[in-house]
Amino acid sequence: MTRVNCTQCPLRSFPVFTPLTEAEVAFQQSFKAGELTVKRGTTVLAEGSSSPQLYTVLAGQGVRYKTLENGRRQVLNFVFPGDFLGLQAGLMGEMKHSVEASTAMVLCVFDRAELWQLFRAQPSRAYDLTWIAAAEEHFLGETIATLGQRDAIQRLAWALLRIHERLDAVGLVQDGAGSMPFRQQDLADALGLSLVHTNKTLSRLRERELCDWSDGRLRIMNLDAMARLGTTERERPERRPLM
Amino acid sequence: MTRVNCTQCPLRSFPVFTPLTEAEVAFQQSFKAGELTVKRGTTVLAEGSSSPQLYTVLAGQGVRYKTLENGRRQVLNFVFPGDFLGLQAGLMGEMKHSVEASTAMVLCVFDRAELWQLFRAQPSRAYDLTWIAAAEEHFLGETIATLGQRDAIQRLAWALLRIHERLDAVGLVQDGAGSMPFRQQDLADALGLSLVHTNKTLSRLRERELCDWSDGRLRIMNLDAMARLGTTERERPERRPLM
DNA sequence: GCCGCGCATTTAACTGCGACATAGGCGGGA
DNA sequence: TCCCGCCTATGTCGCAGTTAAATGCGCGGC
Repeated sequence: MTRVNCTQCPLRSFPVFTPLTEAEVAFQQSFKAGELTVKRGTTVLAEGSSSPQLYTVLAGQGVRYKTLENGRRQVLNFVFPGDFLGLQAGLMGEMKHSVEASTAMVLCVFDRAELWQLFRAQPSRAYDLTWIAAAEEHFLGETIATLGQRDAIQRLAWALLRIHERLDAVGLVQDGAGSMPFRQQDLADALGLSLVHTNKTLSRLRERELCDWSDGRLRIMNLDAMARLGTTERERPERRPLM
Repeated sequence: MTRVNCTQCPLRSFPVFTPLTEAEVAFQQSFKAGELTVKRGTTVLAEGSSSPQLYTVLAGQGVRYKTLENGRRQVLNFVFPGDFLGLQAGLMGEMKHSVEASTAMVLCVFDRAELWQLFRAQPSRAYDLTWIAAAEEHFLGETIATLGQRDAIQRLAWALLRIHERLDAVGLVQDGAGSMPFRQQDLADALGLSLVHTNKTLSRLRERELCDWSDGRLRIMNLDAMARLGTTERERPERRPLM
């Protein structure tokens, strides 16, 4: 299983981070952190809990989701190696969502108290964390735009592109294809579509030879056409600056 | 016009903040910040810009939105006094969305450099900012769940409840009603509905005597029934903690 | 080897919501 | 004052997407 290096814990797995000084490296090495392996299907973090632990994902994939009062499930995000989990429980009192492992996952676990200690020792880490939050917020904004304004085929193209991108980023793509960790139901719940319609739309994408994952490996066959379908941003947004 | 006190700038208008020490108060007073009033319809922050300024909303309301490649608009959030704008341009390189004033707005403007200076002087403010980001993320998650899993009448109930709540929080509600700053088009763009269908659904809410804003003042007439329609959270989320 | 379960697939009937059309109200500008 | 543009209101129709139900298929356990 491809995995992120654990010496990068707890925050070194993000590309934005500034290089560590010698003193910081020393601190890093004194940092108490354990490793945890969970099976597919395990609920890593439960909605409503106030778990005192934070996790960095070292390997495997999962989904972050909410369960609604009507029993329906909304997948908020897909979780990949390098992602950071559990912060909300410390800041907001309790978790507002759950995280479930879609494949076996390896997690780096550490105590929340350790994080505040890290911030005191390395104030620049607070900046990094803020960046992570901003990036997450940006992604959630894209999701909202996709759910609100786009039809089924565009939503799927967008989701598959993003998943492929992230698989590629952790080296899980070979010969243009990577093992697809999510079920059609996960995609349906993420995109606000029914399972049936998700399936039909995937078939359409396959017919049009845009992408394929019928063999369990996700492959983007026509990147341009997919990107045309799955892009949320305008190339040149209208600009009316503050006078 | 009801407004938040400007001495609370830039970050004092959030309830989570820890009390200020004497040194912090001194710093606060030396903080350079100007005040800006804009007319309804002004674009305060434009998508794609990298404005060096940050804003705290002192009075008025607005919408935060993205414009998509197909020309459609997705409202991400409604902006109220106390909200904080423009951080993304510093962290992500450029703004990923625009903010437009729905009513006249009063803003407290300061330079981004000042914010980093504030963080150095008062490290605990970094925690506050992280909390703000987490709260924002929580709200965006609720929005995603609403767009993905709920029908038109539930979406409208949810949005109206939230708007009423926030109007109330800044003292703009009297006798159970507050002036509604947004147009039906704004709600439609926020909820992923067409203008026409939004209008019809509002009529249904009015017929059922749940709420009303036909006279320009938003009033929730049957709070219980509205809350039943507009709640995204389960009372008791399923818990399967990590073994 | 058979059974059971999770997941993918497909067909058929029904419906919520969008597109289009039309009309009325209200306010601001010349 | 009259006009014109922006916003709200309501009806009809078609389609994208939902719900329901049944089949197939690979895989692990006994």
